[in-house]
Amino acid sequence: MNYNQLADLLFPDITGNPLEYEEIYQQRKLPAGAKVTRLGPSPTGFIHLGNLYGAFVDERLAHQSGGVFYLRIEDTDEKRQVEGAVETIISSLEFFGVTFDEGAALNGDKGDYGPYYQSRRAEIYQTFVKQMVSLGQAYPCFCTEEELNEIRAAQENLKENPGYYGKWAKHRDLSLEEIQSRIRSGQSFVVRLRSQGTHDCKDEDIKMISVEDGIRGTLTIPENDQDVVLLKANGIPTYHFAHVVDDHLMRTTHVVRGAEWLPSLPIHVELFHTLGWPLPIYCHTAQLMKMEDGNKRKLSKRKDPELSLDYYRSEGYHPKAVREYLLTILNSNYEEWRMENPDAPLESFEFTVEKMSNSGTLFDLDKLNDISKDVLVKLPATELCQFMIDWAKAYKPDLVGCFEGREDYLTKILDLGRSGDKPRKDFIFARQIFEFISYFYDNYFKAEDPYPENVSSSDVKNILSSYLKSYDHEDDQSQWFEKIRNIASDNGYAAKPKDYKKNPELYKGHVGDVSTVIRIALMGRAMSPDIWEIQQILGEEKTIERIKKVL
RNA sequence: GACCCGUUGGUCAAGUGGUCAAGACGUCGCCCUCUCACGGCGGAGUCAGGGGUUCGACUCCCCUACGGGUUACCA
Repeated sequence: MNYNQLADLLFPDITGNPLEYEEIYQQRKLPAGAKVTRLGPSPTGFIHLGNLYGAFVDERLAHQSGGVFYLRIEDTDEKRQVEGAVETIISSLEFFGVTFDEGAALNGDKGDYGPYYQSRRAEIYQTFVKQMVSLGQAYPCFCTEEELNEIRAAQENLKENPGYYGKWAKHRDLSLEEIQSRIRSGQSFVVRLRSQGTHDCKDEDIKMISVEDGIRGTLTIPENDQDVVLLKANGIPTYHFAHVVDDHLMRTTHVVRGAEWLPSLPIHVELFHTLGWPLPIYCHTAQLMKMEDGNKRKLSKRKDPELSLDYYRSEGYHPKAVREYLLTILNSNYEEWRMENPDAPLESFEFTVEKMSNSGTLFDLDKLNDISKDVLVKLPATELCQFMIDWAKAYKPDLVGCFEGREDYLTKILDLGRSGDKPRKDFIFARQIFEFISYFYDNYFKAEDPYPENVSSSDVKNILSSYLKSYDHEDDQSQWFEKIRNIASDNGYAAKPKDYKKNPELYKGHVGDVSTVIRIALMGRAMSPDIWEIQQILGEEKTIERIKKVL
């Protein structure tokens, strides 16, 4: 067999020399230890927390080492393309603080290692495939889907491993003449790797290979023996081939990807070996899991819309909170570090792959919420105010009118009770925050809670009218509360809860009930931050107006 | 089915032969307190099972169980 002839027959239009690409895509000039990572999403238009989780690893590794993080769009599966997906990916990741130095971008590709869309790299892949064919490392396969199905069925019958390999690889040794005639008759073909792996042997004779995984340590896995498809019939490569060619030419040093790729690692190792290229360092991350019917399950695009990044964005989770949460589950020593360095920027934490867990992590909303509270309490109120406005513009336009032009008001509301040694931690995400403060806005103010059962409706009136009578907006907090105590005792309620606890039979209730009545009149709810402070923000006019309305 | 990865409380986890097995979230109780938060204190709760190796195993080896993943001209 003359392989050069075969190569020209299969790729008459490809005239380039693979070595030229080595020239074009030079080794990167980076400081020692700098890592080059990449995110390679397929543009299916959906990106979830799990993707962010992985992207964050890439981003940290590259940026904390002075390296490069780039975006490569893996659009080799034309069936799954979705319009606008790339924009969604870029903007969602950017929102959550993951930014690229290079690669696909909203205003065109950026960088010297492109193109960064795999669909635009067909000629590159074909050049390398042609070389492999000319060296006898790859060959055309004309099998139809039916033939492939037959092979599989036969393998199942014989209980042999499924796949295209060894004696099952029907077209592995087709003659040049046969190939010529098939091509002449217009048959389409794929190009397969001629695997050098051993097969048709006893289990104990299977060769094992060792790969150092950044996260998992030494992996010992059986070598590949599958004649995998390199180039599909449409001339576009499979993931396997595109990954190897791209990550080599783009000079990726660390391939971070989910553990679902572990089983195909032997394929990639053989390809790198066949092409004579050094292996990047693989980092197979554990996946984010979800609990379903009592079992853990990998996050799925289809099944878990509530885990899409857009969901968190629309709920109004602050990007810092999400990043903080992801880092705590990504690196086991992060939480400890954070406790020691409460105010340090997250970037100053030294992220390491060694500290990554390698078993699947369950997404924990409680934990996210808790972290979010701590993150938001540290955010200056003006910043939080702007965040609320931005969120409203995107997801709750009817609120924009309440917020914009009244930033001072909103800022005061958001800052309520947040100063001092023990600041309140009421805020989790924008939607919840607004719910929490909605009574400050007349349009959203409503009576939600009933008055306490131990307070009669005539007492409610009495309490509120004495409150109104004694009300002085200039009172300071203690003067104000002194009056509440007086109203309590005047109406038969204990001025101090302890008195009531000692002799409950002497009173109808205690001062807490009185303030609850006022709280409900003013806020519509039995639970809220400090009444006096709220009144100061609300203003004298509105305070009096709301009390009057109830009377 | 085969192959691969994994298994410490409800969740995230520290731990690399000798610990009363950290810590965080959640949960429960108490304290603080005009409600709610915040904060403080305390409780319950874990090494999947079985064999080895060892003076001694959460830690090392083997088996089993369970969970996850892969098995495409998807990525």
